[in-house]
Amino acid sequence: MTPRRGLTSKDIVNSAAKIANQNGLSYVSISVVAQDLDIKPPSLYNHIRGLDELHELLAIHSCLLLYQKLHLATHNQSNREALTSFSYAYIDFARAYPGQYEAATHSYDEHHAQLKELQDQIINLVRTPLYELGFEEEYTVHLVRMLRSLLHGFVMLESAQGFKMDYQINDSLDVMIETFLIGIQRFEK
Amino acid sequence: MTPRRGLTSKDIVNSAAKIANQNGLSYVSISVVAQDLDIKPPSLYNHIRGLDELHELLAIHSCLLLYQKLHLATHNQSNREALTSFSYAYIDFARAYPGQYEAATHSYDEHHAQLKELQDQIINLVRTPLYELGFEEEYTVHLVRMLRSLLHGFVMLESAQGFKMDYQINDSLDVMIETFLIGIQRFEK
DNA sequence: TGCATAAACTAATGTTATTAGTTTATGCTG
DNA sequence: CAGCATAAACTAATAACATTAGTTTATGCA
Repeated sequence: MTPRRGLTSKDIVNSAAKIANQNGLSYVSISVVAQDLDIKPPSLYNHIRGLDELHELLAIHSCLLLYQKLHLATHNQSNREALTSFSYAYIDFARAYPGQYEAATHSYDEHHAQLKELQDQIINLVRTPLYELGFEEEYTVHLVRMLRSLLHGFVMLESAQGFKMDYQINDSLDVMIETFLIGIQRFEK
Repeated sequence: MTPRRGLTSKDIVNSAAKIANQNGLSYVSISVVAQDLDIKPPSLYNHIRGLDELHELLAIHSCLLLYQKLHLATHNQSNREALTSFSYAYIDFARAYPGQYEAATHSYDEHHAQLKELQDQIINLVRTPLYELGFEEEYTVHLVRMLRSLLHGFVMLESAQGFKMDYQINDSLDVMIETFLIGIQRFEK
């Protein structure tokens, strides 16, 4: 009964992001976002097509943020430094914005070309320095996959509390990245 | 209206596993499992406490199967062979039983001691050969985490179709495992 | 000043999990 | 062999969710 003008789709995505980061992506629902914005659930449909689109918008927004952080971290670095910086920035992002990390990496059945494009751009930030280290194109593909697996797996297991905290978790991260870099030296041209 | 005697909780878990492997863990619901077993949804409550318990039972069942496969794969192998065999068997399992892999690795807020215990046993299959290769205890912890991250990340990304199929995905797996083994040589005693 | 419209609302439908209470076939027991 | 307790099915009902349809109202422009 009180139409207001201020509410933009940016507000909606921000609310979704807040909820996702606080409680997990699965808590992002029409009803919870509506409650957070102080409107009734059906009112959201004036702005978005439905829950699927809400998740999609959050995914795009989160990919953009992730790209921005990773670009900043790898900008103007040597190839080897770029790999390290990328890795730590990637983990930092997942820790700082866990729900948005989930959204950015979740697989969407019918994701836009836009979302695919964004995810490709993120990967290219690490493909370029690897390629320039002198690996063959095919090996570069494998090593990109390895680094992605390593980082994504680390995030998943850490967020699932899959590691006991006996030994410092950050030391494990250091060892992982160091071991990866040592392991690939062998294949450098 | 037709009480039958045959339905066991094993049947229910098998149904849940079938559905999970076919369509994904998120498709395992009271209503879908009931439909698969040809009973009405409330009838399931004669056998299980609810959806949470169903997921829990599936998780335990899946961990047992995973442990069995990995134990078989690493049994009577040299330390180095055990690491390789473990890795390939792990990936094989995730490909053959994707829904059960999800169930086995999903994080449950209040999982039993039993579930934790099972997951620990799985990890010990790779902790032992690493430790016996002569690493310090602390390094062993880091390397166990690294291998878990690598394998889990690979599964996640592959199941999300995160890899383009330009280059053979199995070659990537070979390179990953090989690179890991080379990377850790440096720290062996 | 008035009107078109954006953006809120209420009401209603369908799906899901779950609880309560009812019925009936099975299998043991006297 | 009859009967009875019970396991295991059922129907009915409630609550949470997404979604659609149709209604109302304040805003901002003409």
